[in-house]
Order: sequence, then C-alpha cells, then structure tokens
Amino acid sequence: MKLSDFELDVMQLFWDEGPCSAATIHKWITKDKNVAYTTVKTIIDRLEEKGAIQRTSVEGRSIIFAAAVKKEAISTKLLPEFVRRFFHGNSSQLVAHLIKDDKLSEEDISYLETFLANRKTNKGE
Amino acid sequence: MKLSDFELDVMQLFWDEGPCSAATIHKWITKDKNVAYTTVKTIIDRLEEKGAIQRTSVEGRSIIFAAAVKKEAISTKLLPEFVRRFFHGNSSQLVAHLIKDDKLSEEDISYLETFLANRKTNKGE
DNA sequence: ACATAACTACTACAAATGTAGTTTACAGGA
DNA sequence: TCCTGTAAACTACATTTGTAGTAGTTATGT
Repeated sequence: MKLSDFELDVMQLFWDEGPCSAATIHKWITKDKNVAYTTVKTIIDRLEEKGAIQRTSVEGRSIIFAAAVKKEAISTKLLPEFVRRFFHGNSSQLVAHLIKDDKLSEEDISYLETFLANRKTNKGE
Repeated sequence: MKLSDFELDVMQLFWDEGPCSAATIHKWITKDKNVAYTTVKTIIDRLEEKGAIQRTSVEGRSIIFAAAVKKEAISTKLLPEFVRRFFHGNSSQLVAHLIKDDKLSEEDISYLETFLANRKTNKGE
C-alpha cells in the first residue's frame, strides 16, 4: 500500500489520536495548513479505498474512521528504503548522521541509554 | 526542491558514481528494473529542469551530467520529516526501532554506547 | 563523403496527487 | 413537523509522476 505525503499526514492523526471523524481530522490538519474540509474528506475517502482506514461507527451524521493498518507496518517498509537511499542501506550511517547533526537531545540520550540497558538485561537471560 | 522516488533513484547514482551520461545511468538503472532509455532520459531532463543536476561536459554525442545539489542537503531535509512522521519527531525512537529490528550490528551498538558514555562525560565538565 | 547507430529533444498519455466545488441527504433544533 | 445546517458522496481539474514513442541530428567508422 503506497500512501502519499498528505495521506500519511492524515494517517498520522488516526495513529496518534485514535478513531475520529473527517471533521475532527480537518480541525487538526488546519492547525498546520489551510485546506478546505472537502480536501481532507477526499483524502479520507482515498485512504478508505486503499484500505488504510475503515469505518468503525457513526455519530450523528458523522462517520467515525479508524486506522486499519499499523504505523509500524508502514514505517517498517519505508525506513529501509530511506536508509538505502540516503545511507547506502547502512543503518549505522543514519545513526552517525543523527549524532553528527546533534539531533539527539538529552532526553533522546537518556531514552537510548535506558533502552540499551534493558536490552542488555534481557539478552543476558 | 521536491524530487520523486524515481528522480531520487537517479540522483543516488549521480551522488555515488559521479558525473556521467544518460546512457550510463540507464545501464545502471536497468540492473534493478526494466525501463526504456527514453524513460530515464525524461527523468534526467526533469532533474535538470529542477536544478538537481547540470551539464558539465560533452563526450562524443553524450552529455555528461553531474549532481548540482548535495545528497546531504536532501537527506537533511527529508530525515526530520521522516522522523516527525513515524517517530513523533523523536530521533531516539528511530534508533530504538533500528535496534529492535536488528538493523544495527553489535559493533554499531557498542559504538553508540561509547558515544553516549562520552557525551555524558563531556557534558559533565 | 556518407550511411548509420546512437543520442538528444520533443511530444504523449495514463495514473496519482493536491485541491476544492456541487449535490444530496439527514440529524436535530424551533 | 419542518427547516436548516452540516456531513457525506460525487464530480472536477490542474499538476506531478512514471513510462515511452518519434523525430531530428551528429559523431564516427568505412
């Protein structure tokens, strides 16, 4: 399933905020860019056609949609492609890039340390 | 400058292999997928229009093109967007994802641990 | 000098994408 | 019950993208 940029932005909201109506998505989207309700609705229609979201219920006149594919499923497919394209398929180069560009905040670093520590613990048994 | 998937694949070759002709690019591309020479030529024409590549010389009947934008410039723009989309703008989650998916070797991970440790040391003084 | 192969430039076209208007239907308030 | 506003469904359209054909031109070997 191939999703466009705009479609991915909408999926982002379904993934992060859970099931909701087109009107709600529109409300969120317009915080970033000014698009008509019908534009968002069209994207939602296409996402439904593609099977990326599905109807779960109805609230008044509004249809409630929810993601039908996991974010993981998409990122797991796109990440290797991204790494291939810009880092010769070598993930460690990507990490090096992040480090070099100082993209890792203190918080990121703590998170990673914890993550690595836990990993080691689990490995050990 | 927005480049399509196919355009990025061609840029990849200019970036990695240096200046070359459309015929050469075509030869490389067809290792992966079967497309006509004119298709590749069209992509090259569009890349030139977009200013992503430029003519550097002529060899016989062939025009030699070379990348006019750095790969870094593109990845530096696309990576944050990618991270925003799939990892809440949080680079460490991307790294964690790579580790979880076994995309990093033990060596990569050791390197990362060392980096994290050093970083803390440097911060402390 | 000429023919020919190959390379460029131009044209074409369907599908996808971003964007939004128009029409229809119905939920909910007066 | 009827009106009205809102949401869904459908239609529209320019641009981008992937894909390739055709026509024109020229380097080069004979």
